[in-house]
Amino acid sequence: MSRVPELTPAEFNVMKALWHLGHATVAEARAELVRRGGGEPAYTTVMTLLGRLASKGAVAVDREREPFVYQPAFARASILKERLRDFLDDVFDGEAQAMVLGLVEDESLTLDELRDIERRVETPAASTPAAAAGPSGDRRESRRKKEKRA
Amino acid sequence: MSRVPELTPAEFNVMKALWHLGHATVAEARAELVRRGGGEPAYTTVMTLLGRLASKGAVAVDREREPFVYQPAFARASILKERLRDFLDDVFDGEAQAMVLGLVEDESLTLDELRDIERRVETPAASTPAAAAGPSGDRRESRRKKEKRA
DNA sequence: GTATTGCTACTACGGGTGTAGTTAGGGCGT
DNA sequence: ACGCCCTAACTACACCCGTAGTAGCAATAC
Repeated sequence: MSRVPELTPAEFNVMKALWHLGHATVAEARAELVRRGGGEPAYTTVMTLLGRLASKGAVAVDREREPFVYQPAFARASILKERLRDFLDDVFDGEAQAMVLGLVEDESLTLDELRDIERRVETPAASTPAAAAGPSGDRRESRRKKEKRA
Repeated sequence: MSRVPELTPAEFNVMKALWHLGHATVAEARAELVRRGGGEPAYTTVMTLLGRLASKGAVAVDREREPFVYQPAFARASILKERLRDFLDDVFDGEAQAMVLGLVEDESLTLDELRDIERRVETPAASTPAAAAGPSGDRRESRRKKEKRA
């Protein structure tokens, strides 16, 4: 059991903050959310979300400490995997190749990075030497075609 | 302009049906939805959704013919690309490599398929000879780890 | 000790979304 | 001619979600 809970967008954002912090009080979580430029949610808003997350078992609450300390109950990776699966099935009908191809066409992923993944998969060795000697200097962050994306 | 409209899940399903059919009346769209095992939505439900899609410009309506004929106003590919971008940014923080790696770990994508993509990208040649001489016989459809997925 | 502040628990509420009922017109079967 | 069925337009509505206000308490500041 212990299937990962469904998270609404707002809840997911809170989870992101928690994953980043490891654990946090309401105030700390809120601060992190603000830092990430997600506006200025009211203190109680964050609490509501943490409460909802707690009741669906997505976070664990330490009520010993005051103020309560919240902590993710699921690893980031497992949640991401789940969402990835759902997305793949829902949007790309399970056709992973089509999806990856889309990434490349979109320039979200370069050929080099693709090769790098292969290497990493072939050799269960090191963790991630970052594409090794990639020719392009700029490290990640949306190069992509043109885009305006608010 | 002409940015692709935001689609709710229910609307997206209708779009899938339309993309599959090319164009359709309410009744035809509904039949296709039923075929895809999405339950038995009421005729008027489908009409409502098509209406909403029409008003947000996602589908074009031919009111000459009676019953009206609905047709997608955007290519499937462009909508999928958009969603892929959003998903990548939202869930994987723009880290395409991490996402693809997830696919491989999840066994949604094999190493061979990965290489196949490379080949296809390198040579802007043929369209898609289906992984060429892939060793594995089963063609697509969720092999993946275990899964129960309702 | 009285006001202030920090928290938690509970309540509230407006808009979005999925789903469908109701009303009304036009063609067709008999 | 009469009633039925298909379809279109409009209305209905309950539930979810984002967002936050209010009440109640306890520790603290003065």
